[in-house]
Amino acid sequence: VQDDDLGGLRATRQRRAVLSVVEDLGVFSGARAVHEALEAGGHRVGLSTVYRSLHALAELEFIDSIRGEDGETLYRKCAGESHQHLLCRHCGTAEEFSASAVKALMEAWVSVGGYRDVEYVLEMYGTCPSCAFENDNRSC
Amino acid sequence: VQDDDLGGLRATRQRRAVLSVVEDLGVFSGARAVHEALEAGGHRVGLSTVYRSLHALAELEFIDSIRGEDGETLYRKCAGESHQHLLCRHCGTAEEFSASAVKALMEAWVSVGGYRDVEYVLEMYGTCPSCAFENDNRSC
DNA sequence: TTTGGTGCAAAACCTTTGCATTAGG
DNA sequence: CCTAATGCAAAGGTTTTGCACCAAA
Repeated sequence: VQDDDLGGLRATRQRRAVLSVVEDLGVFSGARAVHEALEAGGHRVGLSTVYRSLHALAELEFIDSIRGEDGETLYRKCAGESHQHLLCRHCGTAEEFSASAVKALMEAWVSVGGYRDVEYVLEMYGTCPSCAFENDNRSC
Repeated sequence: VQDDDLGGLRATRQRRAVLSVVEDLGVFSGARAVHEALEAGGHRVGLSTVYRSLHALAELEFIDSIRGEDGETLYRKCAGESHQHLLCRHCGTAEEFSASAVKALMEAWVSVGGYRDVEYVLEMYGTCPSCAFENDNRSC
């Protein structure tokens, strides 16, 4: 991707590298993982800059962020408006899916309760088929 | 509440105080907030004990835990099996609701994708009616 | 040139852990 | 008694921040 418009942010070498790496990684990744991937790719970017870039990019919705179970913030390039993911506990694969039913349900409930400005996050954790297969054949 | 059966855990003074405070607080609260509430109530409990108690109580599902947006782990006494909350951004009020539709949707999607052992968390953030009213009448 | 961005190291934060002491059952 | 539980302090990990320097526009 060669999207140079970062919505007001300066298109620095570091920021472009961070965005590129997040896009390439595909799976939800923490700042540390992104930093290591950058070094592995030959890019030299400070860890603080990685944090700042990820934060800024998420703020502008160039990437999507969720909280991992251990409290780490994870980022991923994400097409979507709403946040609905099915994540594999083992390999980190994240599949997106559309769940208009959830949206409808939410809106219905919200209107009954009188809530406003509602956003929602639906996260589902499971074991994907390939990981399930591996776990059946191995001890761990 | 005077539920002394902590499912295998010793009913220590500290643990009972932690559980009691979490029940009294009502809203999702972090370990630090619980600790402060304990001190305010005259109970002397170490911060580590608060963390350990909350963790243990959540493990045994005496209380429910979620991750706050800032990474803090929040706890609350919770009736429910599944994790579906509508939280007010302003006052922290959390309403529970049943969403069998979400469950059905999840199970349907899971069976199609072949995922196993799926758990899910549906969190919705909004502004509750009373807070919305206050915000309409005040500047902040 | 101007101002936002960067890098480094230190600090802030929440949370966990080692270890001697205490107290529940 | 026996062992889990506690408290303290120190360490762990992630994220933020102060400040001098650098580079995009």
